[in-house]
Amino acid sequence: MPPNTIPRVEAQSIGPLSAQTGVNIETIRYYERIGLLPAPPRTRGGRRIYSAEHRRRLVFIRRMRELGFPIESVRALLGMVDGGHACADVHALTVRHLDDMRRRIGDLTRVAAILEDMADRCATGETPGCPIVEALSPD
Amino acid sequence: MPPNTIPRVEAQSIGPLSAQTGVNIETIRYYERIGLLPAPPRTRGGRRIYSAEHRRRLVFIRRMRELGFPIESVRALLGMVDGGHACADVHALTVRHLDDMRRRIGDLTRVAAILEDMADRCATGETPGCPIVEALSPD
DNA sequence: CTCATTTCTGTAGCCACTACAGAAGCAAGA
DNA sequence: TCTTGCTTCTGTAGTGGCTACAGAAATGAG
Repeated sequence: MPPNTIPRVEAQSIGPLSAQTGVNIETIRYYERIGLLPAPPRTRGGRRIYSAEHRRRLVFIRRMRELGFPIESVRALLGMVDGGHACADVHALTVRHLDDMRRRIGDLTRVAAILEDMADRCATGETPGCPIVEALSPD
Repeated sequence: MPPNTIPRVEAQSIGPLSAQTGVNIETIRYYERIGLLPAPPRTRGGRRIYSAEHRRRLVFIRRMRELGFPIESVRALLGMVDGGHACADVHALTVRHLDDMRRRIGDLTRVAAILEDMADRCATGETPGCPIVEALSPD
């Protein structure tokens, strides 16, 4: 066997994995604890050794979390992809999540408009007319 | 003293207060525990009796929470209003919070755009080309 | 071999509630 | 007066998604 046919194992411990993926060490262990990331093999001393497959999975988890999917949705997505028959279900979940995002954007936008109005009316620095202070005064 | 000059006490127990203000009973007690709502007097049996002033304060807290102010900001707002010299500080806090809301709206909007794109590209139902499934495949 | 760094487990804290359990108060009807 | 059923009480634990320790053990470079 020539040396260049030996496959590179690409194993790494949790620190470098954290640095490469941008996921906190504690968070990686947390994902393992809740069954999101498979438990990797260990050294004789008990330290975790991650493979490229683990790294891929972790990056996927991070991306989905950044996109706002809750943990349970990420778990479902992983199950779908692992199960093979993915895209239809994945699409449905994505659309549901997108609807949720849009609703939240709408909520926040309405709130922002009210805050803007409050700030404007408060900007004079006078207590009478300030909608916040007034809300607490006896009527 | 004619009967109509007697001020109405407007006292009520926690259940009606909850119903009137729309704040959960448990949440009302929680606000008391964390010092946001003053502890009201009690009956001999130990039940809380709320006055109109408590009710006003609670409605204020609810409104500020609905507008997304974190508890500590609500606490600060109450302190400002109680302290008298309110509006300038209130304005500053409001503007800070508004900035925060706008940042969050921006974040969510960016995320929604990405999700939309993902959903579109996933809509064909074919696994190749699906950006989610691809992210997990070995490269 | 020494020493600094990394990693380990387990637990507790964060925010803003929410959900109990089990006991006790209270009001209306018989 | 007594019962019945509703309300309220305290205290604790759970939620989501991490984050922050403490104290011990493993590891790798010099």
